[in-house]
Amino acid sequence: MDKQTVSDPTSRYNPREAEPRWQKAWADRKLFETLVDEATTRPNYYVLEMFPYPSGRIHMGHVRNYAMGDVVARYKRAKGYDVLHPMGWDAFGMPAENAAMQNKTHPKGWTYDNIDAMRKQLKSMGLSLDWSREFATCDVEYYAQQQKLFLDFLKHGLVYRKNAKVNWDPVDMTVLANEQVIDGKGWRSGAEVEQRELTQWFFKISDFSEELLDAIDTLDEWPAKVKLMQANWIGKSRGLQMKFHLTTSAAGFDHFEIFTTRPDTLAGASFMAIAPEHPLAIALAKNDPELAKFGKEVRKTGTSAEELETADKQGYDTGLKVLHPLDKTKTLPVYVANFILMDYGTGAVFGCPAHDQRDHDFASKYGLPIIATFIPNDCEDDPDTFVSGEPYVPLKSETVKWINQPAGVSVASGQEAIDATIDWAEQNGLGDGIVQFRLRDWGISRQRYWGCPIPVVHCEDCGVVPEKEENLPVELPDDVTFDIPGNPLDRHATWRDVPCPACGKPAKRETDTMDTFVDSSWYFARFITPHEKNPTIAEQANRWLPVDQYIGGIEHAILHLLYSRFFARAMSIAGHMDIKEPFKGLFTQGMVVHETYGNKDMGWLQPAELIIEEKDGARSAKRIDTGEEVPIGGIEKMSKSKRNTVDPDDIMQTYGADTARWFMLSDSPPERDVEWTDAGAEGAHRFVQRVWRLVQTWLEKSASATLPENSGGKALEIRKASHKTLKAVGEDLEKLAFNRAIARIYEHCNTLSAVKPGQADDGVSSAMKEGIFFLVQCIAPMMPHLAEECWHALGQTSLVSEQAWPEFDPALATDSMIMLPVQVNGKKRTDLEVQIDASVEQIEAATLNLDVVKKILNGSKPKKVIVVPKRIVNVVV
RNA sequence: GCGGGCAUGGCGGAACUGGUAGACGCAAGGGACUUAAAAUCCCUCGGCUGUAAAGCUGUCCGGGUUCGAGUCCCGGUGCCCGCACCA
Repeated sequence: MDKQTVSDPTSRYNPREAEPRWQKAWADRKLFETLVDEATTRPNYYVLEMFPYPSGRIHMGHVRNYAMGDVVARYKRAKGYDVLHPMGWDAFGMPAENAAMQNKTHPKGWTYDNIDAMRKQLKSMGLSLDWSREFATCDVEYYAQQQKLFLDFLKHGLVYRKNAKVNWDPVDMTVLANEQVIDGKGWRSGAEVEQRELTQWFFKISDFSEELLDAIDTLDEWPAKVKLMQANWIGKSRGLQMKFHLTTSAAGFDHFEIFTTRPDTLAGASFMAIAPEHPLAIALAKNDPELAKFGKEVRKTGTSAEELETADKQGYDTGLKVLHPLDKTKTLPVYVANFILMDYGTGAVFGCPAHDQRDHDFASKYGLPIIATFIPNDCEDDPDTFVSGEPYVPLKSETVKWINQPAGVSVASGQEAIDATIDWAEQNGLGDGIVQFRLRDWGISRQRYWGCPIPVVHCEDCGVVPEKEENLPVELPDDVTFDIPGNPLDRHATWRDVPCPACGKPAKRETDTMDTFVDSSWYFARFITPHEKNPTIAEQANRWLPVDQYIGGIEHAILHLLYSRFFARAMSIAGHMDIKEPFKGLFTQGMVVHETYGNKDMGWLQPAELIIEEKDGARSAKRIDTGEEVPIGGIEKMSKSKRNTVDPDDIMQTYGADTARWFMLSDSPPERDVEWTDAGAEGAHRFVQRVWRLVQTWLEKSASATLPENSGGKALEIRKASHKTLKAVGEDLEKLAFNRAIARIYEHCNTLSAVKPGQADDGVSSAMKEGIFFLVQCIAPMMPHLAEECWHALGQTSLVSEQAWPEFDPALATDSMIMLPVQVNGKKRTDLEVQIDASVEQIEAATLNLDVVKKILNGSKPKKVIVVPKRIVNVVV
């Protein structure tokens, strides 16, 4: 055989050479650019991965996320859809400002440099993205549209201003997010953080609480977990709002209102507690310096989970009393207490120590009575002594009895008691059954430079005035510095000082910018018409939205997704589209994890700094530079702090993008974490070369082979395997079960590899040709470069990326004869080969005729024979 | 505290609505080719008994339902996640 004319099956596929070549071929043909405004007869499909923050380098998590999205995009394209698959950059945010402070760079330059670097990396992954739609949220063209949306929302009453507490760092003169406050101190300055009240902008997401909650039921392509998290976050609870009357008026109050979800425990009330910010507490504090001091102290304690856990229940007795609503001869003391939140309910509660842990803690500390309203059915003890230990919190249990209920009210137990008390309170004019939501309005003001400016002007005469639309965009000034603490916009006089849009007098711009979550709440809509002079074109948005498949991390399960759901509604109200749910299908992928090396004391080492050896089953890690042995730690999420990262660039240089993509998809179910191992990556690369070798091996035979026709024997066997694979892979890809699809492809490749070309007759050659074509098309969504290279080698002049997904032949994808397992008393004894459509009677007769069965029966009759067609036979003796 | 999830070989994981447990991959062991290595190919691979044929046992633990349970029900253990002074 002449080696010049026939490919050498031992030659290796070179991804470094081939991958850029195919990327260029796709780009040259604009294969992935979608014409959204061109109505075709083909159905459309919008697949989107959560866009990245331009930190500077992509990480393996990105590779996994985008590999998944790309498989969906490429598969759907092959299935005949017009696919929209865009990419952009979530580019505003604090890291750019931090970098500016540290490195004396400008946030803008830093961000765009990072985008350039990451775009290059993403392009080397060979993703089928429509790059003509790319934008960054820090592009003026983007945030100009966002400012329009803000003004529209303002017009429709979806935005308002109110005072709100913020964490204020007095040294950096900046507002801190909760997670930037560590032990009550600023993460950067270390200064004691103060609680400050600032007037800030809010989106009225709470107007949509009920709707956002109810509509969760319609999201049937979302993970149940995410839906539950959202429902909990919105936090609907029904309860009683009710008045408690003071025995004597004080500071202008003769009563105040409380909210409770447990009105059934009303009889157990032993004290009242109000928040330090409650209007009554504030009014009383004016003439009570002790109380004022108490309020100030309380404000100092942090809001982190740990602090709250350890924080003592503290109260200040106001000396006031209220009348007990069930027993007018009794009064209850009124405390100001540190564990009452002003922004939930009414900021006031009655305390029932018998049935609530916090109230119990509080009552124990201040020596208040503990009175039960529920006791177990079988409890014969005195109810007063019953609850002296731990609070007892029955609700839905049927094993409790209700005691001390309001006069004339009687029910069995549980929820009924709550409803009955609410009815009773309503009938007696004491209160109302109401619904409370946990969801608060969304504060979007950030005292930062690197964000979308809020387009309003503050005028001494006119107040807050929206900027005129023709004056948009309110562009961020470039000439700012970060050497002085605080927001540079505050001290940028030429930018800040502008005439009032209403009266023309000197006024000042709002210097706050928007929360970056605003930027990411509508980018999916902008991708449809990214260059328009309006935020959207409603007609096109309606045609392409909702996003058919959205893929990203679980960390965005609540805020980003909830804000986006709100934005879709708000944008619908403002006429920008008519879609309420932005994401039809949601998939949350697992993390990429890796072993760690080192520990807290010696520090952490990167995998690339070590040699990992395995001897007698024991693994050890040694430093390359010093030879020192380093302990191998747990498997954790890849992170800079643990230094257990693997750079996608290195992997793509060594093995190619296809290998990285394949490995990220193959090893674990996509929703679960996947561990990066070098051995796993090598295994994936071995498969790349195996496919290539298989194609090379059959080049000559398949070139002359015709299309497979009706055949038998070996050829039929191969064809059946091919069509079964095609069917299974298609089904798995529809379900995003990438790991299972890959297992099927491995199986198929094993089947094909077992056939040796030397013995192949014409029938087998053509069956192999079909099998190899199917194989190449099946791998194409995951390993598009290798697929193109094989496709080309097989003599195709077209690109595999523009091929339709092959159809399987149902007749070949199913067997006519099947092996039924035969059990005796539920234990497998043998197999029985039958026609797939054999009747129950036929199968039963054949089973009883089997030697194994006959031997066990030994002439006697079986008690029962269970035949499940196509599944199993079970003989019960 | 409240809410949710998961548990299968040495490892990652398959097993559709109850129907052959361990597909596929990784690791490991043995062998072939090679001067040698890499690459590749072949074999073994849950545990126990057995030369073998075969048999027993086995999906976190204890019960139950069923002809049949990894899958369903009850009780427990362990791990993971979300929310959290939300009244």
